[in-house]
Amino acid sequence: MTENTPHDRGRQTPDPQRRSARAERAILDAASELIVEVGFARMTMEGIASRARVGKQTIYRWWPSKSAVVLDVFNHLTGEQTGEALPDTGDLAADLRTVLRATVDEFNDPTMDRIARAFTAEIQRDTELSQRISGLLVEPGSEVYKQRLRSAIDAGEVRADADLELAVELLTGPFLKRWLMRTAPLTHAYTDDLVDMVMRSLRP
Amino acid sequence: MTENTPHDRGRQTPDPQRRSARAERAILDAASELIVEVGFARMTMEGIASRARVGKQTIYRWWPSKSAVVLDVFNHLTGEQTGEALPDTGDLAADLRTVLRATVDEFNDPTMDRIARAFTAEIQRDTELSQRISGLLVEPGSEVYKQRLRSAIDAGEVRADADLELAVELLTGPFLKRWLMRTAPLTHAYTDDLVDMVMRSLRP
DNA sequence: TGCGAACGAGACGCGGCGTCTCGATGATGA
DNA sequence: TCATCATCGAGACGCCGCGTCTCGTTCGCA
Repeated sequence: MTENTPHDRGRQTPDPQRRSARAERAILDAASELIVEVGFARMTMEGIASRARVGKQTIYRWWPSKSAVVLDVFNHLTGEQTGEALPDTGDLAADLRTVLRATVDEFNDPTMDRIARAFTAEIQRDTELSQRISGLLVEPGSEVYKQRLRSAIDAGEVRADADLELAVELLTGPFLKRWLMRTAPLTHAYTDDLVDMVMRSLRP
Repeated sequence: MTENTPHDRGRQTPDPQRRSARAERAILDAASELIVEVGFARMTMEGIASRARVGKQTIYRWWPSKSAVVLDVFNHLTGEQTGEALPDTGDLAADLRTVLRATVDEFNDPTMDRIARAFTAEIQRDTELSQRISGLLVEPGSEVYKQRLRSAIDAGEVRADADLELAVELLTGPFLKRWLMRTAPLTHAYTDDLVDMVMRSLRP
C-alpha cells in the first residue's frame, strides 16, 4: 500500500470461510497495543506477528500492509458510531458546540491521537489510501454536518444560500489545522469560539 | 530526527570553514530532484549520495536525517519570501483573494506539493520537527495575516473585537483540510468563496 | 609547502521487509 | 466418521537501506 507494492499480482484470494477468528483478533489487538506503545513508524509487522503469536504469513494473507491492519483497528474502534446523525435540539449553535466538544475529547485520547496521526501521515504518501479514508470517514462525517445545517436552513437559523460544503470545512478545517500543527491545545473553549465565529457567517 | 536517533552522542562538530560548497549544493540538488521523482518515502540517503556523487558520511556529517536535508531544500526554495507583508490596497477581501490565489498556485506546483506533504507526514511522528516547522513557517505566516487584519480593523473593515488568531485559522484551515484530504482540487474560485464566507464573520 | 580535516567510495553489521517452506491443525464435504 | 486440504505458527531466506567505520585522496588554511 506504500505507493507501489508488488502485491496483488498472482494473488489468489484465500477462503474467508476458513479464516481463524482467533488469529484475526490477536493481530488486531497486538497492532492496537503496539501503535500506542511505540507509534506507527516504529511498529513492525514482525512485532505484531510475534506479539500476536502468529506467523507473518497469516498477516500478509489477509492484509496487504501495515496501514491496512491499522485501518482495520480503527474501523473496529469506531465502527458503530459512524453515520450517526447530529443532535437536533432546534438550536444549531448549541448542537455544534456539543458535537465539537465531543470531537475534542476524542482527539485528546492518546490511542485515537496516535492512530489518526498515523493515517494523516500515510495519506500524504498513499493516494489510494487517502481516497479510501476519504470515502469511508471524511465524507460521511461531513454529510452528517450538512444534514444538520439543512435542517437549520428550514428552521430559518441559517441563510438559504449558504454553501454548506464550505460551512462544514469552516467548522472542521481550523480544528484540523490546530491539531495537525500542534500550534495550540484543543479545548472546549476553542471550539465554542469557533462555532460563534462560523455562526456569524451563516446567519440570514 | 525520526523519533529517536542516537545521533548527537559524542558528536564533535565539524569545521564549517572547510565545508565543501560543491558537495552541499550537489546534495541539496539531488534531494530536490529525488523528492519529486520518487517522493519522500522512497527517497533514500544512499540514493541522494550516489546521485550527488558524494560519500554517505558527507551527508551524515552535516545533516542528522533525511527530513533535515529536505527541510534545508525547502528553506533554500522559499528562503527569500518568508515574512513578506500582505498587500494592503484598502480592500481587505480583495487582498485576501490575491494572497490565497497565490497560495493555491504554490500548492499546485508538484515540487512544493511533494515537499509540503513530506513535512506534513513527518510532523505527525516527530514532535520536535513539528515545533521547528511551526516556529519557522506556520507562525510567521499567520502573523503576516494578523498584521493585515489589524490594519483592516483600523480602517473599520473588520469589527474591533474579532479574534484574529481564529480568523487566520478560518482562512487557512479549510484550505489545508482540502489539500490534505484531497477531497477536492484547490482552485481560485474556492478560495474566493472562502474569503467571502470569512468576511461575513468579520465585518462590524 | 605541509598539516589535517573534510572528501568520495564502499565495506560492514543490523534489522525489517515480503516470500518461501515446513509440519501441525482443524473445518468441510463425501 | 474420516479424509482432505486450506490455513495455521514458526522461522529461514535474500534483499535493501540504515548509520558507522575505514580507507586513500583532495584541498583549504596557516
